[in-house]
Amino acid sequence: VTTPDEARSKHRPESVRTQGLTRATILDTYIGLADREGPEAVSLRRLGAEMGVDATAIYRHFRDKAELLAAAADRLLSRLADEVERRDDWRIGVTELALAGRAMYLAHPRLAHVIASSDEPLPGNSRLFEYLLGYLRAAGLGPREAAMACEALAGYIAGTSSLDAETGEDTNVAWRRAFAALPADAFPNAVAVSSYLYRGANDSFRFGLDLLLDAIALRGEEGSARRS
Amino acid sequence: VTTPDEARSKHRPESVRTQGLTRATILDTYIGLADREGPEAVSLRRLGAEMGVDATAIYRHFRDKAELLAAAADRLLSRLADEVERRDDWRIGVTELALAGRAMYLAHPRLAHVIASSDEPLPGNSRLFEYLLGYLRAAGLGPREAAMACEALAGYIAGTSSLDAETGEDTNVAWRRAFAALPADAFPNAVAVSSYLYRGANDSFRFGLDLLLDAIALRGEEGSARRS
DNA sequence: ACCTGAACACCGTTCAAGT
DNA sequence: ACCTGAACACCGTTCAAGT
Repeated sequence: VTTPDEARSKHRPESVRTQGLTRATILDTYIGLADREGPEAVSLRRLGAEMGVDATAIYRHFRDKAELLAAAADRLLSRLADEVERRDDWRIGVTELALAGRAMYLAHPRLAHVIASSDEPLPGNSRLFEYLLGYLRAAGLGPREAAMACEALAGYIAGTSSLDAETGEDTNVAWRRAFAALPADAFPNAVAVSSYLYRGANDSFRFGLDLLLDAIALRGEEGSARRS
Repeated sequence: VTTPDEARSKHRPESVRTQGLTRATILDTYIGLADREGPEAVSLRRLGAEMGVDATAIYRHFRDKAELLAAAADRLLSRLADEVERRDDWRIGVTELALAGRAMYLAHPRLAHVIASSDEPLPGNSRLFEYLLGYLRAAGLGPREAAMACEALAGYIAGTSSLDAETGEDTNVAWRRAFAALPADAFPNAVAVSSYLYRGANDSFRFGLDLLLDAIALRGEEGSARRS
């Protein structure tokens, strides 16, 4: 697969001399840096230094940092929409979409916040919603139910994964121990289940996802039965 | 119940003359300011000015800003745990907990992030988890299922509500219009359901919550039947 | 014992100046 | 047309100095 950037540089062999900044190189540098060192490490000064350019040069290509972040977010979403495979089984399709989305949010903890604060829906986001809505209709949901379930699923995936991204494995261990050490008279339930708490956020994410999909399957069957 | 702050001031009756800062007054000022102007508006300089004190005086009472934020988060969680009523019907109990939690996260968009990055579980958080786990056991879930469902529910509530907090009503309108204006050949599903999309985040939150509770009720019944 | 105030090392952003 | 660099108005935090 050839990315737009590669295609463009092939058409400008003299670009080695002129070099110059482009939106694409800025975004790639940003995503690379955010991948390696986390999003909070990326200041405009740092980003400029990474490209051998003054920080304020970025303002020639983006109105402000928020626009840069939105463009980077769309790049990630569009890449995901490109990679995702269409499935015949709606439940497999939604599950793959959810897990791929989760991986993206885990790698980019600020991403969901950027998407949510965008004035217009990002193009990549619309494409992913289209996939998801297709699966939900295939599950048998009516238009209103599909829209609500789509929002709820997107919120669950983005919300929980963004929060999970901030807690390391050692924190999970500490939380589980703290729950186990709670006084059993005041916290009977917490103590009773403490050995199952905070054993891998991926498992509890998957559990919640299956709950949502179970209920969606049920509503879809009911809706189909009512219509026939 | 006597808070640590109250206990400390009782042992120093001359504190009226000195006045002085206390952790409690700092936290109350912080929460008040965050309520009125949003959490991103509260810098330590601003917080100090609000109390007529130098910003760095706060460092006499909190190690750093993160500790202050964690303490403020615990104050909010504990207040919620105080207010919440115990219900006989597990489903009503979970729903009330979820809606009260959502209101808190909507009012404090950074709260979930602070809770998740805390090294130890905040006391108020443990109390709320105890309530939630009790309801899930009452629904018929086994210990492992209850623990997983508790994490998934907490993530759904905190995650989606924190994201919803960042999008105003006008943004919802803009997103719905944008989806309706998508080309129908490439986005048939998005266009078809667009009139139901982004009509109030509260409704889709409630929809997702009901999906989760439906599936939990089902698993609870299955588990109870298997055991009897 | 507690608070102040200068200082440090950062931010995002603007704008006149360079080429 | 595009980039630079000084400057502005902020941050959180440290530390010597005050009282």
